[in-house]
Parts: sequence; C-alpha cells; structure tokens
Amino acid sequence: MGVTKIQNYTEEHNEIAILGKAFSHPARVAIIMHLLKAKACINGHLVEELGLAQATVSQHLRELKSIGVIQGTVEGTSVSYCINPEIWNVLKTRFEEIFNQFEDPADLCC
Amino acid sequence: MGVTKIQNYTEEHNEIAILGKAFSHPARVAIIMHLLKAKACINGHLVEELGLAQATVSQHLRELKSIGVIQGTVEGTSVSYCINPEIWNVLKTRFEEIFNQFEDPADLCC
DNA sequence: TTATTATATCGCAATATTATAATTAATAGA
DNA sequence: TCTATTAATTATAATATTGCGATATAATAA
Repeated sequence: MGVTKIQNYTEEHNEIAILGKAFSHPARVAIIMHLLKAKACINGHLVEELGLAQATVSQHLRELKSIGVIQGTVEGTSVSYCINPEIWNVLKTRFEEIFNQFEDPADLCC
Repeated sequence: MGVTKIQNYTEEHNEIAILGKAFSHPARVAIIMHLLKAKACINGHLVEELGLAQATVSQHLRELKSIGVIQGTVEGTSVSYCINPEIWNVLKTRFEEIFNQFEDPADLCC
C-alpha cells in the first residue's frame, strides 16, 4: 500500500531511517559531500554542480533541512547552506554505534 | 519525473546512495539491527518481530541482499540470514570517511 | 507420493518520490 | 520605483516504493 507502517517500528528504527534518508539519494549525497568540502557554505552553485533543475535542488535541500542535517541562512537574495553540526554529530554517533555493533564472526555465520 | 538521473552523479555518489538505502526504511533498519544482535542469523522470526506480512519482509530481505549488506544460506526448509562482513566493512569505511570529513567550524558557518 | 513447513515471487492498489516548468516572493541595485 | 537575481513554492507528470494476498517453489517428513 505504499505507506510505511511507522507504528510497527520502534522510535529508534524510525529515527535512524529518517537520518538514513539523507544518504539514500545520489543528489542528496552529492549536496552533503559538496557542503563538507566547501565549508564556506555555498548555494545556487549546487544547481550547476548537480546538473538538475533549480526546483529539484531546492526540494532536496528542503528535505535535508527537514531531516536537520543541513541549515541555511538568507544572505541578501541568496541562501547559504551548511552542515548542521549538532545533527551531524547525532547522525555520526548513531551510525557508528550501529557499525561497531558488528563483530566479524570467526566462522562464517551462515 | 520520478526517475533518478543517475548519470548526473559520480560513481561514488551513486554507490553511497545505494548503501544508504539499506538504512532508509525502518523495516530494513529493524532487520539489520536484529541481525546484529542475533548473530546466530535467524529468519522467519523476522516476520513476527516486525509485524509485517511474510511477503513484505521477504521483499526487504531481497533488497538488503541485492545491496549486499546481508547474505542468506538455505538450511533445510528455512533460510538463515546474516550480515555480510565484507560489504559491512565497505559500508562502515565509506560512511566513516564521510562522517570524519566534517570539521566543526569555530564560527557558525551560516 | 503426499503433507508440511518455509520462503520467494507475482500482481495489484495506494502512496511516495523525483523532476520540471511556471509562478511567487524577497532583496539588491539602477 | 522598476528591474534583475535568487530561491521557494505550486502544479503536474512519471516512476518507484511499500505492503499484502495469492500463488509458486523448495526441502524435508511421514
């Protein structure tokens, strides 16, 4: 039915899934990685950078902003975006916790 | 138009987005986290665990398998699933690389 | 062979996502 | 004020995803 049954899942699982969405589309990955390099927090350049329509990029930015992983401030007619440090650290911690939970079994598990 | 324009993005961005998809749905997060705990690689239990139809769980398992993050082996009439160590390490490395690329700016960036 | 158990696949309905053009809003500068 | 610039929003179209029932498949047990 196309509707994710969020009530079936724990808060934790839903929260991680939301964070994971930031990395589940190449455009969003590209935006994040660009913001990581260009700490100077550019915008609009992203449209050229990605080769997508302005509206499309704007939508991805909106989603990333709603996840919380980026933030933007108006500077005249343009908007400057950058990584949101707090959420980034939450994200980093959450995922590293998961990554480290795996111990390579000496014998193949299955 | 609903089609991700993968040709616009670098190999790297597409690859990360595919890996990111493993974590972009609560059911898949739940499956992964269950497999991390129950190293013993159970299956079928997942259906009860998640409260989803067997067909739905099977589909998520299929997607996780196609991403590579889990693997399954037939054991009699049932199938045992577990984390795929190689892909897990690739995933871990890739994402930690990204996570560590961020340096918290002393002055707010934007 | 037949029954049982477990999982995969198919096909569908409903919703979500991706992408764009067109429009709107807000600001800067002439 | 008028105009150019920039980005957000809206409307629209097309594809993808999610979830499930029904069915198919595979392996073992009786």
